[in-house]
Amino acid sequence: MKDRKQDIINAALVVLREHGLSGFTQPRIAAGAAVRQSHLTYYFPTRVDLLAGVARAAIDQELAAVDAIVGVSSPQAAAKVIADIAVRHENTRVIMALAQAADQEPTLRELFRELADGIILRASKLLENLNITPTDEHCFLLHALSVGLAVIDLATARRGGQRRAERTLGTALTLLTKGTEK
Amino acid sequence: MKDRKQDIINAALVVLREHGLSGFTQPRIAAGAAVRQSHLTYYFPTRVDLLAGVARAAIDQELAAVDAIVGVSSPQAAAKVIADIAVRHENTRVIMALAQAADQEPTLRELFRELADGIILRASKLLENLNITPTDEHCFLLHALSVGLAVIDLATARRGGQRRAERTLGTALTLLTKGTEK
DNA sequence: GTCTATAGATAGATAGAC
DNA sequence: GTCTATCTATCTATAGAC
Repeated sequence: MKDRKQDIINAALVVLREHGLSGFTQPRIAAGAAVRQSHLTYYFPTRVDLLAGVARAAIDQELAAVDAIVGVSSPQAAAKVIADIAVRHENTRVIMALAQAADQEPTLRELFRELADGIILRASKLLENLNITPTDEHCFLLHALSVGLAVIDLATARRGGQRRAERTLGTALTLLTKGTEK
Repeated sequence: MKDRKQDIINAALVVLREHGLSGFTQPRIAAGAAVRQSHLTYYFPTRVDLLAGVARAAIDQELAAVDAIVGVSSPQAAAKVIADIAVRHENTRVIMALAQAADQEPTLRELFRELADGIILRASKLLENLNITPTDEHCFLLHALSVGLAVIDLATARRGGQRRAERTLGTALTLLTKGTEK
């Protein structure tokens, strides 16, 4: 017994990972889920419904990926783990797709906020592990920096992007450490 | 005497600012430029050609906006100027559109790199003005942080975004200052 | 050289068959 | 309740008129 709805969502997630929001079309998703396009509209009456369903799944998946930072206790290790996530272009495409969707559809904005809050929470835990005072600014800084690194790496696709991101994150975490101890 | 080509590029820029890459369609652009859709294909045979033309103009425009940081000499003032740019959603949509286009069309990647390099150059000048050693990491950090702040603000659309971005940038610039003087 | 009518492809949504 | 044939809208590209 198959769960069609889940099949569709999984296929839609793959599409977001590979093609971003502009490639998020019913025909492509239907092909991936091995159902007919018109079949999608039974489970998800409109495109936005489908987008909301897949956003829910994408957020859970992204937060699970970010959970890799739990238990990290040195700035160097943290920089490496975050950089690894940031240069994974499939992740970045999903994030950008969610951001655009939130921008276009006010309905979906709450979902993106949930993602952002989840990341801030995890950033807070990480900073605690590193003995850095996890103020709002520090957490937000780390989040924004990671997002920016991911977007720039996706677009420039330069060699050594992973190392560059890692070094930049290392610099930031070192500065945060120094700034805290005084 | 009108310069049709320029009219079209201007209209296309407006579309990118308001709708992003997914809204970048020939009919919409043609309407904005007050010409027929099929007319566009005379000046720009394919969609990618048009995208390349408008990317060129968008980059010049974005770099001109970033030039607002020239002459700024205090961290607080710099934080404010950068935050002002970051929360201007029209700018962010253009940046994201260029990033996506670069991701999808290898042809356009070089254009995005040019934008990134231009921003890094300006970041370097800013840091010099602030008496912060403008290392590669510092410049890249500032760039990535700004991009991340912009994307997050676009997607969450939370109140007080401007102040939050400003505070975060202020924190970062303060840390950079402290980290440099030792 | 400049512009347009029209074709060809692909998207999303509906009404209705099983 | 599950699935499909089909319709309408919209997008890009071409061939050809002026």
